[in-house]
Amino acid sequence: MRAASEPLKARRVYLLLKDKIASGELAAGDRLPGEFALAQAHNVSRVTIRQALDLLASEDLVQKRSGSGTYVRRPSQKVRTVLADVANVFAHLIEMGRTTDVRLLSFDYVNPPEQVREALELAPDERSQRSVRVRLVDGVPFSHLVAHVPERIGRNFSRDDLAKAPLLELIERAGHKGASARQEISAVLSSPEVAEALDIGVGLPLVALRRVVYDQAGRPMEHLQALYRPDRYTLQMNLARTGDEGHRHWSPTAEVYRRERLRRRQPVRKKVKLK
Amino acid sequence: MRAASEPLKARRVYLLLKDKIASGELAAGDRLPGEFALAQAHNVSRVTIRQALDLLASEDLVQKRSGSGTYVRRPSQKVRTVLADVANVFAHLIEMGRTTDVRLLSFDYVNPPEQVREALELAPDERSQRSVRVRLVDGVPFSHLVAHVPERIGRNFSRDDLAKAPLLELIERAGHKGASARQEISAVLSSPEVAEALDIGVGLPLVALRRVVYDQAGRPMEHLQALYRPDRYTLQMNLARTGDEGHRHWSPTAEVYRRERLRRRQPVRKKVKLK
DNA sequence: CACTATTTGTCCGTATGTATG
DNA sequence: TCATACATACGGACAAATAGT
Repeated sequence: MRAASEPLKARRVYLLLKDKIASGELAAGDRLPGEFALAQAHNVSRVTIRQALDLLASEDLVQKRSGSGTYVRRPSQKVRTVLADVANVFAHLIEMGRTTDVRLLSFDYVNPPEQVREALELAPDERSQRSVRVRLVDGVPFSHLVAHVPERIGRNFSRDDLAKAPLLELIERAGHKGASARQEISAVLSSPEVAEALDIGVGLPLVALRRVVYDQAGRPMEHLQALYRPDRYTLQMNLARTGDEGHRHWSPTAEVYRRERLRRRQPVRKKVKLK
Repeated sequence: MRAASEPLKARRVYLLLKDKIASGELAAGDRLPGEFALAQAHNVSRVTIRQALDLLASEDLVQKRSGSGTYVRRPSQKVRTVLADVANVFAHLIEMGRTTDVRLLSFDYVNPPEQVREALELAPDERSQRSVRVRLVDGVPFSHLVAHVPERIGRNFSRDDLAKAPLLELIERAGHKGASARQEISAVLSSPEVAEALDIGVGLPLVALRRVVYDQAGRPMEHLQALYRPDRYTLQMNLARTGDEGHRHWSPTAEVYRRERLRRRQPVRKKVKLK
């Protein structure tokens, strides 16, 4: 059996520091604040700080030099994250050469929770088809999807269909064409269930995306609650100003992000033609 | 001085359950799983579950009936969150009748972290103007903003200017017109510093938005790292399918979200004209 | 009206993480 | 780094309340 409780505070400090390193806020070679300073900042004791630093050191993320301080070793983890355009309802992945897979965790018809029922404009007794899926890249899970579809629509495809084709595609095949969608983005902590499904710890931050897709008549077809691992998946979007003089007119462009721009660091040519 | 450490596991369970109630997954009147079942699901002891439930009960979110179970009291907290369109670079708030305020936490010129330096395409020795701001609605903080502007641009306005006008506006006044922008959305845990600035606990989930704004020549003007409280702020966006038959063509629409659609729950009229 | 199963309420001792010096 | 004191978490046991048979 599990012995007892893990060092939670130390772990939290460890995660926060690790994040600062990964995000580049603490670059390679930088010296961390002293243990005492860290202890004060995080409102914990020095012992806890030491444990966190030892954890980092054991992963070779920092180097402890006695009498001097603790220094950052690697600039960032370079854990290549998957980029996806938030403007794309199919949430297609932009990075190439990656194999994405789907694992169907559950599939049944249920009385949806109030929030879903309202979003799908279902009658109080109407049921919905609930499917829980996990998406994987290179065999590693990065998103947890809970989808609700009105029963009258979900009837048209089976459990096996869902394990293969994207849900929206199945819905379209059933004769319901998506015309518009609404998305809300938030953040949540990983619950034990999704933590296991996504192969992460409990209490880690996840990007939460709630989406409702409507057909041409404006009737809701699908409700999706997606959770993404931020270390493996990044939602991104590009904006372009449309109205020349108007201040507040920025339109999202669905165009694919060109990674070279940031990578090559070549001086930008003046007088670039924007189209 | 502070006595000791807070119950972390209990608190986490408390937060997760609270979220399930707020999200409507657990509706009013619903009976929670038994304490033993919860203990198993969350992989903690029953005592810890009891602490979490007691916390919820103390807030009157649940009602404990001995011998029977624990029941949800309120349907959801109805803590009205601020809606903002993610497509809007100015991050204008959509909810009306709300007063938003800005508090300037710090303002100085620094050697930017590597990640920022790269994004702003600065030379290794070039400095940037770093400003940390907190945005408030009705006096309550909801976002934490760390902005970097190349020194040559930032020179044109002062600390006082920043406390009053939006940063992008100041940049434009300085003669630099924004033309495009790139945003990435992620999720992080609240660090002690931002936790205090946002008046929340440490280790809570936050929406993280990283944005780089470019001028007409494609040169970066501003780097922003924004953190949002998900309970007070919701990023949203609307999408519309553009290409008639093409599957993968959904364009984000910058139009303001019409709240009535979800609120009134009126049956959708057939043959609605979409424009 | 039992009888029983389940669930909350309360207590214990123990192990371990954490704060403090 | 070590030692002490305390808070948290664990696992178990048992009583009391509830609901169904």
